[in-house]
Amino acid sequence: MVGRGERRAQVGQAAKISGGKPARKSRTDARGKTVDRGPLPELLGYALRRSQIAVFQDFIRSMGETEIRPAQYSILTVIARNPGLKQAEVSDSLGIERARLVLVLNELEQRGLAKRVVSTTDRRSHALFLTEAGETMLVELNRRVAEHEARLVARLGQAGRRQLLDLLSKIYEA
Amino acid sequence: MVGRGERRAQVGQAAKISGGKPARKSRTDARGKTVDRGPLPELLGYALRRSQIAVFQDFIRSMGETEIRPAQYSILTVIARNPGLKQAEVSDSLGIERARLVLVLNELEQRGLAKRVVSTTDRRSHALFLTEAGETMLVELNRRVAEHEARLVARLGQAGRRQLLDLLSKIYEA
DNA sequence: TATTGTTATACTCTATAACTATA
DNA sequence: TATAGTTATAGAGTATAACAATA
Repeated sequence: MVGRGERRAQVGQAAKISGGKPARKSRTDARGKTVDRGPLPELLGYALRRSQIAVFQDFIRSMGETEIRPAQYSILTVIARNPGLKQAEVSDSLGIERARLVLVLNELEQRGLAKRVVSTTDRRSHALFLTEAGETMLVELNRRVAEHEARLVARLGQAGRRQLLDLLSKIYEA
Repeated sequence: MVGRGERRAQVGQAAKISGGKPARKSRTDARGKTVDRGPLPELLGYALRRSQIAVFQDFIRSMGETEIRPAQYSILTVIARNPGLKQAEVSDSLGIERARLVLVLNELEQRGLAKRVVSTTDRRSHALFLTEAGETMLVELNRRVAEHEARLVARLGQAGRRQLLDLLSKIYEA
């Protein structure tokens, strides 16, 4: 989804530390042209960005007719796990801007998957819940997510997936 | 940049395979509210997205007054390494839509960092080059990128970085 | 006919600021 | 005064389609 060339050219200062086979520095495109990407494959930002795009594309494809995007799925999940959560708390825990969350919740509410209930204790805030349809949808989504994740495990191996999650948590957890 | 809470609540089916400490399932926000994120921290897509955002934020901050964004840096790098490259080849090797690349190149050209030269052999295509200013800029950018990368190594360790790059390459390389 | 670069459009997402209604 | 949700705006990036010039 991100490319398809193979071949390989230089290797560079790659496998300095551990024994893993390093990312390919060059890449051969559809026309057979080999392009030297220099230090890019050795930059975490580059590798993370390309990986994230590839994984999201598979995720979105996996959701199929449900038409649920990654952010929507994460929001449904957090509401399901914490019924009555406030919008600010969802924003905070998922790192989604509260202004952005408003729009996504509008969609989810219009689709009948989630609902906002004005809090009895603080009339400024909204308690969030899944509807019945939302709960049902989430079961189906989780089934699809599991398939999606299994496809990734096929590339990484179970141990590779565990390692990857642990390394990533060092980056994004506070 | 992405959050700051700590604490911890459940752990779940996390450390099944390898021995690494699993990502925290829950997260405590500024107000002290603990939110259960359920399976999200165990999903590669979620972890990749949050990591990518955190790393890009550091990258952008690292570039400072140069005002160079990640995609621009990758384009400058590829042109520097492959002078005379065509736009379609840059698109292909970096996974940037060719329509998008047109706009970014316009910017880089206006800033005097890159130039397009109509190919002598195929008058449809443009050969791309860095200007002198572009070469100079790239030296400075590489210095800043090195600092940025060093900050990440401080979190992951050299071995962790190498491992991470190798695992990611399995995802995004064809 | 196919390809290169270009223009245009729509949508998602990030980042802000400002407004309202509450507290 | 501060907070929760909302509205509005601007910019970046993805995804397409269509067009002109050239092959």
